[in-house]
Amino acid sequence: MDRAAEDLTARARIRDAAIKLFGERGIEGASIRDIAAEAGVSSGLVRHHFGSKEALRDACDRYAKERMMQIGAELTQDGDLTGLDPLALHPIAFPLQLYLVRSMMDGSETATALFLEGVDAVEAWAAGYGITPKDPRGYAAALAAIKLSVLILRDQVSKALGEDITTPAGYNRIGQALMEVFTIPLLTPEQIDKIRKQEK
Amino acid sequence: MDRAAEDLTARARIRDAAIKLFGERGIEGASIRDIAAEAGVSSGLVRHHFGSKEALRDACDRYAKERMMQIGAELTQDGDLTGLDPLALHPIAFPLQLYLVRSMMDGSETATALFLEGVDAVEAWAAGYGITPKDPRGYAAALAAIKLSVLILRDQVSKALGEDITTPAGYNRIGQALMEVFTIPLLTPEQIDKIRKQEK
DNA sequence: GGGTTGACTACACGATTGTGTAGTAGTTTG
DNA sequence: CAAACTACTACACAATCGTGTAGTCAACCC
Repeated sequence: MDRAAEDLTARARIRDAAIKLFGERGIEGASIRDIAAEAGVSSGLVRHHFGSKEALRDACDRYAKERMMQIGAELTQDGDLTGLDPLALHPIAFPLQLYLVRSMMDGSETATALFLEGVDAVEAWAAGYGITPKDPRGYAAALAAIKLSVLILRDQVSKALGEDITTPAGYNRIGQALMEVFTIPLLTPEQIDKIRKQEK
Repeated sequence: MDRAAEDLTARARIRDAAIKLFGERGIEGASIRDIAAEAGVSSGLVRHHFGSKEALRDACDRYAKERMMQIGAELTQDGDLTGLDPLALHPIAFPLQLYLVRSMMDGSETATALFLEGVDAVEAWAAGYGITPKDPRGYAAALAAIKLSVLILRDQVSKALGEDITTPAGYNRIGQALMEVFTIPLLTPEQIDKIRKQEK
């Protein structure tokens, strides 16, 4: 996003800068002037192209969602992943994910809709794979939230690991740790029933 | 926190109001004037008692951390949980958790330290229970982050479930769904190895 | 070639923010 | 009883915010 930035139109540079700063600092935490400075333009131009901060955010929401779905489609469509190096993908996809999660937390309808679609997908996937939790919807929602948790708490997780998980290597590490969570059963179904009764 | 609020000192009311609003809207999202209004005092009194917004936040951090550790100690100490009704505990503990997670995300050292202590505890617990992930530290960090994920994404999870998870009933539901995630193995160790090799 | 359009900047506005100051009422202390 | 202190409010200040306005410059159209 650095060398190629000079080739982009000012509008695209503003949008990319907004996605970066909104994702890092939150919507309220990044001002129009900050974004303009990051994109190397005047603050007036942001308004000229997008109208208002809320409209800029909407544009970022739609762009990030579309881009992520596009990347997801390319990843699942080709089974062999030809030409799609996960390592090369990271610098593009990671800021988009960061932005979407943050925008979601700050009340974005578009990003929240993406989350709900994710829950639907997880629920359908689990049912297709013969996974039968007692609360399929709750199970799917929990899984979807988990997928985003390390993204949200990236600073804390990085500190705990002594390794920056925003780098491809660190992200890979925590991703594999997450998979181990899904592999090692911590509780037996009997233990769950016991707790369930306790709380009732 | 409603009827008893009148009996509290103004200082305590301010602190409780700050924990509530900071937790709901984030640190930047809640102004001194908002907090003062919530506590029913003038904005000047907030400054009088706490000095600055940052100092107020520090006081909230320390109070919330101490209070949560106190509750945790009471819960684990007495095996029979005498006198500690989980349902009665929820209105007290939930806002504290919400605040701590939010403060953590907004860069609080105290809250982050609490997270790291949690990771340590999870790691020690896993080792004691004979759970041997390939990356014990990463595993523990992932588990700790997961525990907080549904708290952070409470609006989205609530929407997915059609049920407010900030209520005791809703919180109980998503808590049990989370436990099911830890119960049902989604991947076999062989599948993990396969993915691990693919990504290298 | 004059006129319109779009990209872009500079500057000013009202609102809100955290913070600072001055002052009042009530209690405590010597 | 006077002095000092504490809890508390009212008001002002500078900075920052999103937004609005005016204007420059180049490309394009008739």
